[in-house]
Amino acid sequence: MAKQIKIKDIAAMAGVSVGTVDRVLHNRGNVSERSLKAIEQVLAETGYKYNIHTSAISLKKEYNIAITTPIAVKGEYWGAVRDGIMHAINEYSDIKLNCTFFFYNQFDIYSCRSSFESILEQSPDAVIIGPTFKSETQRLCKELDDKHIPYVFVDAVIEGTSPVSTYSTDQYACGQLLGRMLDTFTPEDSEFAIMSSQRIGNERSSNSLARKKGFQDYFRSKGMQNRIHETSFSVLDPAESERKVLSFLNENPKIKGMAIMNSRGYILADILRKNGIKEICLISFDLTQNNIKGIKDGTIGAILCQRPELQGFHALKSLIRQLLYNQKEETVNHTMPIDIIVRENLPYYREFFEM
Amino acid sequence: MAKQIKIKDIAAMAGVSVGTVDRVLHNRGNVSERSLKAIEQVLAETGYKYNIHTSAISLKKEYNIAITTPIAVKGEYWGAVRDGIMHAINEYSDIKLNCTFFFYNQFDIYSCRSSFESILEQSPDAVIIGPTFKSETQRLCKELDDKHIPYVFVDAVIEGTSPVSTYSTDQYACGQLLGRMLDTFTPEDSEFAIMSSQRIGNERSSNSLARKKGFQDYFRSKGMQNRIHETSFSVLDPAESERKVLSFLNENPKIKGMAIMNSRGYILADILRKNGIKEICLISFDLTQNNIKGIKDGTIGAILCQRPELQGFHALKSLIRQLLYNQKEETVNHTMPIDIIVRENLPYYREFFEM
DNA sequence: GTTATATTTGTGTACGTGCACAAATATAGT
DNA sequence: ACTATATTTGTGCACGTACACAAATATAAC
Repeated sequence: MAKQIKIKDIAAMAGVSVGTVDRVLHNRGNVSERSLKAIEQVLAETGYKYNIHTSAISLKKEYNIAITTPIAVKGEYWGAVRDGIMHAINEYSDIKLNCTFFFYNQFDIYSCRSSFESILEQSPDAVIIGPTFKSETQRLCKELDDKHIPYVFVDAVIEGTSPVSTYSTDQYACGQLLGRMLDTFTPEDSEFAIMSSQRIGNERSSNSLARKKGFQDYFRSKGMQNRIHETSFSVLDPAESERKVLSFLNENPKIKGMAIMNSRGYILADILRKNGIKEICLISFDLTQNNIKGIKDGTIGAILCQRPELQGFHALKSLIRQLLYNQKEETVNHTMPIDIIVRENLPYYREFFEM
Repeated sequence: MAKQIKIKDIAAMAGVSVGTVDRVLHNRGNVSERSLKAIEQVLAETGYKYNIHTSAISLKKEYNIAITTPIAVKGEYWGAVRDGIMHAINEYSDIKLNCTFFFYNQFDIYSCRSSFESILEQSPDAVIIGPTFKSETQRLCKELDDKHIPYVFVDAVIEGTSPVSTYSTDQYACGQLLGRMLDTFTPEDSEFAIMSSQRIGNERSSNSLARKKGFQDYFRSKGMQNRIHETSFSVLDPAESERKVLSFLNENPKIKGMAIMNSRGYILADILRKNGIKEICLISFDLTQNNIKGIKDGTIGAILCQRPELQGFHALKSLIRQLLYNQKEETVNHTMPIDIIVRENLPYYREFFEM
């Protein structure tokens, strides 16, 4: 409740006019060395803070923001990220934001390339990236760096880039947590399965790999690495998958815990449900519509979530701060909480974020 | 990005001046029946939304807000609630808020009475209540209702009151979740203990009671109610408590799960640690400094949390909406998520709210 | 119908910042 | 020293809302 310092005050203290202070605050240039120094000094001393409210209403500029993520489907992971972004757009409805979504197929590198090309073509003021393909993303970021276009990451961080900030989860910790949970949820001497879902080709996301490593390391640290089995199933051929999974479980009857490193747990849940298998504890990722169903009827024991809405929300908020106020928050990695969701606390995990 | 409708537009459409529209929006009275109807009609049709930014800067009025909760200690539950409130105060630093905290001792009804009296005396514009004593709180609310002073609840809801909104957790669900967790975390045929912490007198918070009921119902629904034991220990006399707990465990050697319905789990954790008891899974509430220690060294198996910061944050935000924009959001009960925190996901549960 | 009073309505200024444009000053070229 | 040009600085209006105050209209009393 201390009295806020205004631009007018800064100007008076530095012995210049408000216009000059404004130029400094917005890096608009055309300021003499002497004025610059004086103003910066005063700014540092007083710890001036923008009045978001007034700057928002006075703002004439329209910002073009490009958002590129895997295709956002309602009720799925990237859909939730988009919801968070939309929520932020709504909250900042006074700022003229021109947001364009460039969705790509995360299993098709060409679609990713074409999205990225379109982005560079339109030359936006800032970009939100939900990355999948590493070198493609690095290439995009390099171009953005050259053009001095700021960008933020959601969901994952790509090395060798310089984003304004990133919003992601510690996937290795997710894997460890997953291991710990399966371990405690199952009887002693149980064995465990890592289920890999496959599509065409055998692309693996780096998120899945990090999770898997954490999972394996958990059991390794307990000297239980020999209790882990691994198999794969096809996302696109349910019948074939069912046969494969059942015969796998037949061959390994001691398996009581089942882990999958992505959000496809519901496919396994369908198989378990259909065949009345109840003694296996299945844990999946992401609070998607399909997985919620599994949680409700008990075919999925638990879900690990990483607050996709919050990620999207903060990503846009961070960009706005960057664009409007030049707040260079030296590339912080914001690591989101990992929520554990089971049947009993499911109803309360609605998009309760907004903070 | 649709063009926002302004007060000026409303005025033109209703055939009146902006001043009259302003009077309607702020319930300032002195408006003729005819104008009122016309304006309300237009408002309903257009779905006018305040521009928070501009209304904040133009606002001259200073709002006095009273906040009364049990004593807020840094690192404990009510400390976190206060942190959330402070966070909201900070976010709305442009609005002239005069917040006064009236802390009371939650184990002393007289201190509560005196706090409430002070509040009524200062006659604030709005109140945030973290309730403990039911009839005291009801009495306060009755007076506030008479004076048309809006109030919100955090942490718990008191029946027979009419708050603007409430931010709390479903304690019964917490208890059920606790039961489910202890059940799955322990070997078959385990028995369970409900540990009640006692102070002077035997006051029990309604939160604890609801949790306990949920806990018992979980086991009842599984036909396992006979596996629950119950005992109590003193918060104020650690040595005596230690003796009591140890002898209790001796008498009931099959106990492998231990539940406490409040945040005092760390006291039990100390006993377990000191005596090298490792086969018992202890679950407590609230992410307090003391409990965090137990989680880290494994003496506490898990903690259930109810986002106290978020509760405080939203409580104040809700009041601001009420005061500034008269948004009567018909007494919604906002039920917070119940977070499950174990060692692996602990590091990421920092006050990550801000949304 | 006239005056006094109460009620309703409209107008104008302030809030703090963004930005366009005009004014002032510095620099370079002759 | 005098233009011409480039650089730097200051001024003023706009943004949409809150609110004080003046103006207009309605109501009451005689």
